Amino acid sequence: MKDRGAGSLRREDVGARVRLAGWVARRRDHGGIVFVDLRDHTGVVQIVLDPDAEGLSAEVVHGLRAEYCIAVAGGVRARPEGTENPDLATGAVEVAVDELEVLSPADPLPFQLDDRVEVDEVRRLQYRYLDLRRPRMAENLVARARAIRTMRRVMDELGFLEIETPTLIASTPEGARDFLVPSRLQPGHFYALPQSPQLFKQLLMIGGVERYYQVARCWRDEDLRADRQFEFTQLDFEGAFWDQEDVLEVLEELAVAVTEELRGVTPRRPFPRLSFHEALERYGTDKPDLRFGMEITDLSDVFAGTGFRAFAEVLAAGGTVRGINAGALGLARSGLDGLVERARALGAKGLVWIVVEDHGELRSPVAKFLDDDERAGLVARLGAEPGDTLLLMADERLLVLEVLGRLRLDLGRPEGHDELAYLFVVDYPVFEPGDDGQLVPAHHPFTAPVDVETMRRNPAEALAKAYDLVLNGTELGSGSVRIHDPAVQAEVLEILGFAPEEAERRFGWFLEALRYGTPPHAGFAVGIDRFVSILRNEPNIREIIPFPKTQSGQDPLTGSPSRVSDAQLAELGIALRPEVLARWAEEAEGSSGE
RNA sequence: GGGGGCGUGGUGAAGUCUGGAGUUCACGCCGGCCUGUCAAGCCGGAGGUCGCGGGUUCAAAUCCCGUCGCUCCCGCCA
Repeated sequence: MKDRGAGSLRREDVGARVRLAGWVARRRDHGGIVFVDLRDHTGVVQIVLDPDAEGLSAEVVHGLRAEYCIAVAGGVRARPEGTENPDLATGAVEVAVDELEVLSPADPLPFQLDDRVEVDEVRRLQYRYLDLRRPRMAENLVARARAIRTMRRVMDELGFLEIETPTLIASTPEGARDFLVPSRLQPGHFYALPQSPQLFKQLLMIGGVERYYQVARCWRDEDLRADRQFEFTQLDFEGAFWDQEDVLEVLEELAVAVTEELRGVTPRRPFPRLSFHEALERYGTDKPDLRFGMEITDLSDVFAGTGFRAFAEVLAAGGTVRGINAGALGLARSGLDGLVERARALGAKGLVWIVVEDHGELRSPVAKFLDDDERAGLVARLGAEPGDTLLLMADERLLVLEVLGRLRLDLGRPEGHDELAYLFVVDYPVFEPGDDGQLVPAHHPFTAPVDVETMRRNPAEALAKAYDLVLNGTELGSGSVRIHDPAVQAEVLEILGFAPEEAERRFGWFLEALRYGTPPHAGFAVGIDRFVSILRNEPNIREIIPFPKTQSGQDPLTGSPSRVSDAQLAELGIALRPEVLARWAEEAEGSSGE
């Protein structure tokens, strides 16, 4: 039906006879002559239709409409002098059509297929198959495929074996909420969709694979965000006889290769590294955006003897005073007070703003409480220049860091992702503070601690052999060195709070597997959707996923999730709970009433 | 579960704060004219339950209450 791609035609093709097929991207009907931009997956070329020409029907030619699917044949010719289009790769030529067949007409479209206007996303998802014809989505699909192809090439060159692991697995209560799949053959029993192939890739290490990778679909039934979908894709890999450095080495190679492929630039190696502790101290987060400074500065000593009661009380109680120099914000009073509101919404009791005036005076609601040493100290420590806005907060250390870290992002984060700042965050703690102040595990229970004894005796200080890859303030993925010693694994499970019987019941099979000569191993998983979305400068991962869900977890195109028949439920041994049926009845009532 | 933003012909926006006739702009659609355009041009036309429900008012796109949908964020995501 076609022998060339529309976007492939060049000056060298002049004189050739070609058969093309694609879609009517645009038509310019002059009455006596009709130009059509014919689009296929290779690009666009202008075709010229003369309604009076032999072999063409004037009715058909004038009847062409946007997105008609057509096939044409004709001669490639150079465009007349002065009518070349330098904005088009094929702009030097055009195709003089002498055969035209409408393969499939198109109704008027629900929205226009160019990137000029931002169409409502529900509409786009409802007609995703049309949305995919738009340049933005078409290019994103290509970019995603190229990224994955590049990853496969790198992994293959490094000697990794691509292996698939099951997607119907046993549910485990830790971590994210599982998606459950009812079993028909074992009524009342359920599979879970994997949140990651974690235990299976460790079993592959025990199985002697040594180097495994997989482009793995993962599922997590948690609330959706710009960078989170129910199902997402990871480049998952694991290596035997490995430690952390081997993993980071592979990650750098992968990240550089994919960046070169999609961006045409080569990131500098080695990637910078920050310990978890340092990242938190300087940026208030474990995934700092290093494209800008605005670091958090400790000012506790500056205010050690302060007469400003709000600060003095916090310091006396063992808290801290820290600040950021947000630079020349130029905010009016209402904007500055808005920052205080924002800080309160993030959990702060208060926030102090200070604007440095032209001659160095400090304008602030609390200026009158600060003595000369304190003024000079904070100006010097924050490197404040006239025009700068300084934001200070006093409270318990972690809260101060988190709130200032959020404000730092609000005020300093660049809009797009033109610049790329890769970062490894290493030396994660084993535990993190939970809701009620007690320690909860920060990682899955197969993560190797740096030292089991410290983990037992001083859990708050214990470090794990865990690490993250961060790009522009987004966590691209995380990994760890795994426990390969069954005795250590049993001990870690115990310290993490699993009673021996429970550990045996849940992980006994895995503990046994570790006993048959398990190589030391380590691995990682890269979130492909997030990675590509950043490289493509997209604001969310839905732009990288051909058929994503809305934030409420629905697909406006196919209508999923949907109800199923009683027969289907019966076969699975499932009955819906009364409150669900009551709710349905209520909805039916509401929709049928006038 | 909570907080913010958005919802106006097919599409995108303005109008909403400060109530006064469905008003405006661009694109698209339909018809006509037009042989060198490329976001073709010119002329004409059609197209609306201002998300939905209730309230206030002489009068509601506009104010109030509720609700639905989308989105961003918090919680959640070991």
